[in-house]
Amino acid sequence: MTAHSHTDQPALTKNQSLVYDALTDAKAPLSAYAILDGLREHGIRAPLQVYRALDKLLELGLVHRLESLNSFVACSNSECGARETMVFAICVKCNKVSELADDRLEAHLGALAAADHFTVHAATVELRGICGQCRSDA
Amino acid sequence: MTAHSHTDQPALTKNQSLVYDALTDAKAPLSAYAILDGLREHGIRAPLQVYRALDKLLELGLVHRLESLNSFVACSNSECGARETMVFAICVKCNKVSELADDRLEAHLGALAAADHFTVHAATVELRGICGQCRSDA
DNA sequence: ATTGCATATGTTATGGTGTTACACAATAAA
DNA sequence: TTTATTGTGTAACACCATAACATATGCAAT
Repeated sequence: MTAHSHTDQPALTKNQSLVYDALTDAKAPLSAYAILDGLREHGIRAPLQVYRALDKLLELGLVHRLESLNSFVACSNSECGARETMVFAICVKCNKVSELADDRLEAHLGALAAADHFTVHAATVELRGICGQCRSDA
Repeated sequence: MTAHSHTDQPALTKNQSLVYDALTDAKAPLSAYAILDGLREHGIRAPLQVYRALDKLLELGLVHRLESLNSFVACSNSECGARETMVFAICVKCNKVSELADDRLEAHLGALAAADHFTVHAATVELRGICGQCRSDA
């Protein structure tokens, strides 16, 4: 496993910037097609333009994919670059996502897997529940 | 959160049994459409027949969905019914999946979320890596 | 400057995943 | 036996993602 870092980024291309800005402006995860719809007036016309930009942004660690939603979020945790495994807490009420870091979780998962003779390369950890704000409102 | 139990099951209907048997016979996760293709000669003709059976089997806890693969597996861990959070270790080489249980993981994730004032209802934990058998073979 | 290469872009078409809407059948309960 | 619930069948559709091919752009190394 190799921790990436998104310090010292290469400049983003036009399409990459459009997609990245769409995600950073959004208050919740966006699907590729939602991004597409939001960028039509900026000249983005086809899914592939979005998916290619997303591929690059994922590779740079600027964006994460939420498997359980088939959607994408801009990275919001400065510690992300230093860790392998991030946890995404997805509020089922307001759809906001918190990106949580924990030093021990990766070790915990690694040990659990090792007991089954399994070597972990990557982990997907997505929590569904209620965020603090929505709990207060209720 | 409510732990389910799949002891004392209601009898499965024909379509539910067909889908469940397809998954228990498979050595790796199957997509809904792969199940569909495998059951055409048994009279299953449309995606919805598969998805409806899967919905019921998921509700009964007999089957799990792997979000990162858009696929489904038969439950293979007897402790599953007693726990909220299972871990799926997916071998990228042979595609086999181990379903792992760990008492402390749920608490660990709950505490991590609670520090962010988030209340967990459900968790998706999927590991990608190499299983013991494939590691030995290499 | 020109060649060569890697990367990014644009477009069309296609394939994989999942649901909506509607009609009908089987089962179980009152 | 009426009613309610659950399961089934079919068609059409919507959403997610990639393949194939052509073109363009940036950046070396000569």
